[in-house]
Amino acid sequence: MDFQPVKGTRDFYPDAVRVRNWLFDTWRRVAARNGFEEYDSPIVEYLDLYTAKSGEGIVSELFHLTDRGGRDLAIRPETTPALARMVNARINSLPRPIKWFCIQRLCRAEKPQRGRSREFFMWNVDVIGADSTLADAECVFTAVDFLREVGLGPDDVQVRIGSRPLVIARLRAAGVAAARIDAALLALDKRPKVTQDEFEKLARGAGLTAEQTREICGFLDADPRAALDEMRCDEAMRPHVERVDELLAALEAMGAGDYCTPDWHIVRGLAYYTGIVYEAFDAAGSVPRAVAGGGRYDNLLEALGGPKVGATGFGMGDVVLGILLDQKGKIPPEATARALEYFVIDGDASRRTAVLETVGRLRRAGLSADFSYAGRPLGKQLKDADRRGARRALILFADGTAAVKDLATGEQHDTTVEALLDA
RNA sequence: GUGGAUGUAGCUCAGUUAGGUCAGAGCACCUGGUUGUGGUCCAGGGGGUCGGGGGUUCGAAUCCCCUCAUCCACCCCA
Repeated sequence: MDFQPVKGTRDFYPDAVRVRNWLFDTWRRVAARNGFEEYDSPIVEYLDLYTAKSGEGIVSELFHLTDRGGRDLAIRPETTPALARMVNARINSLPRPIKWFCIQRLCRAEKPQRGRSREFFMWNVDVIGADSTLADAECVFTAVDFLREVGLGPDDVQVRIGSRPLVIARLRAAGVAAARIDAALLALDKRPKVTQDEFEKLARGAGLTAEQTREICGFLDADPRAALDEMRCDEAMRPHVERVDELLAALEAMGAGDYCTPDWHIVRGLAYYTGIVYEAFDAAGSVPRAVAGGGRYDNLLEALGGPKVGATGFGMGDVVLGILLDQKGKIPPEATARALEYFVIDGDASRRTAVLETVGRLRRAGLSADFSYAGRPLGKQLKDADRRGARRALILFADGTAAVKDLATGEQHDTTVEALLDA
């Protein structure tokens, strides 16, 4: 029998777990300093939670199962519906704004490829109970704060900010019927990825006339900030323009302006987004997928049986991010280094018991310590120490003295176990 | 779900074109180079039914068919 990992899943050997832990630690640290608290939800939910509002895209990729009571369940493919469920359950007792984050393992049954696996981790950061654009700004800032933390600058990654209501208003102004808006948005999303001919075909397929397509292209291809200025004069557009203005101004004030740029192509695939939306991309374009994405979803809590409460947030997956970090060489050496403090060695077979005693004392004092099981020559034990990734070797000599050797520099000096414990 | 490419040791690959010492290399791993010092070096060793199954042939990693898996693109999405 030859067993393989299930399609689209990954094994994490210790070196990969070290990198993953570094990533999670960084996510947690950044979320915490931005004022978000960690929560978590179950790995399975009732299927209905997702079929209700997430949209066809998610539902078609669900891993679903039936429990022994005949209930339809799904392995969570995203976090947001469960977050909405949890918040709805306590909406009257939670102080607002609710600023929560989580790091979750998610599953989607899509075809695995570069940047996409069937099991992955996502960092989710949300603000619930605030209609202010400052909530969106905080989410974008948190994403940018993380990118900067790991050494990705504005030349590496750009957050492209769009506005669904703004684009919808623009489409309506061009005479696009309400029923065709969703299809038109999908076509717009493809605009940067296809040729003019292909785009025109997509637009035709979405039910736009040649005239409407020309008008939309004029809008999309113009400088986004200039388009913003132009629309500011239009009474119907103004509220949406002002939200974008406020967001960009807030990000500028917080010092994240250089990471952000308006881009009306960004409309997002999930059905529940209602307002400002954004995606973070590799600026060089060598990673073709969004590193992170999010936006405002003001109707989701209500749609899941709660009150009408404004909400906004983003998700960042580990797969695309991992490719980008790897490509840019941004995974620091300390993320891959092992952290064994002492490797205790006997300089003579008579000290074997002393090695055990010393290892025990170090460990009980909270210091990491390891040793060789087999009695071996000193040189071999040092080799073991090196291969176990120890920072220092502690050598116990036959005459009762001890020395600590820094394995990186080779420096060695006499010491006692007591001195190490006091240090 | 659709199309394309690829599957030889843990990893990176050679060998497949014209079937016959073709089961190999480097790295990794283990052991030794012995009794007070590692990361170098030297020697030795373990490990692959050549993705799996069937077929053609005296003979198949090599040719044919099927299948599985992986990767890439589409779709959708983080």
